[in-house]
Amino acid sequence: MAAPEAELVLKWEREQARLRESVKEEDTEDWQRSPDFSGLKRVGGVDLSFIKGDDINACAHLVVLTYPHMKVLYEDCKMVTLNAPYVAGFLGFREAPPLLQALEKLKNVQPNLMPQVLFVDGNGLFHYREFGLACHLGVLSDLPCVGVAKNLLHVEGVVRSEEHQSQINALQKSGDSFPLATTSGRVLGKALRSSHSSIKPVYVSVGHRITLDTAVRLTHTCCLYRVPEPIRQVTIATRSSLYPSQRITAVTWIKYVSSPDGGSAPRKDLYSPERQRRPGQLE
DNA sequence: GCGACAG
DNA sequence: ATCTTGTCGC
Repeated sequence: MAAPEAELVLKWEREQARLRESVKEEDTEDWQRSPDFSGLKRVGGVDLSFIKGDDINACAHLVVLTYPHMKVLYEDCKMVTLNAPYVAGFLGFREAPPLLQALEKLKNVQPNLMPQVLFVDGNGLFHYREFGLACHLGVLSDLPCVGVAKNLLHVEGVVRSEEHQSQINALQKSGDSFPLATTSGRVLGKALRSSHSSIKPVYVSVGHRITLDTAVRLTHTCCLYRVPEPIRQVTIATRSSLYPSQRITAVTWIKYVSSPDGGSAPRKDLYSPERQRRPGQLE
């Protein structure tokens, strides 16, 4: 891909600054104030995936899972053609349009399944101009959104330094986190150790209509593994659509980890009885 | 100045 | 973002 044109980047920056004013960094929903998120029934995840060698055509996926049991309620997939290139810091202009279309379709065909919060593969306020993809989707859909990035974006003052690595090493158990603060001291996100089995954190930030602490707490309760289930499930779904050969593996994983909402008991080897845990949570 | 830089 | 095979450990 050719270098992004300066003119386009300037236009995008102005648009981000304009939309940034609409981001709500507060808990606007009753369930967000509840200690166990009672009232929260549906969580969503969105993602795009690509075929190797083709960065124009993508598969856009939306899934809706039950909370807290993380059972897939709805799954939608559509092949789309993207108009914008990938430029770090401007993911929203590339990925938001088809994902918003998927939400719009859901509103038309199954409005009762609309998720109460959306997990987004990428950052929210933890972003160069405090307007990552999760904010972009949040503002344009007006849905509560949480950004979860698997890799660290190098925002001002936050880099993969030895200091950062030592903070990661200090995350002892699942649920531990540390703030991601800019040079000016503003906390834009948190690094969260989301599972006992992985030392590598995920980077959680506010997308829209949620506080950072609520976002981190919610993310943790959605994690059976490192990546929160809504994002993990949507990633499995998108990749299965593009690479059917991987479907067998994916289905096996789903069968293995999901706990039936009202049905039979969860697998014993995944849920050791002696320890108290949140529903659907491995550790 | 150059490189780094979510997906 | 994207592919792949095996391998180690609980």
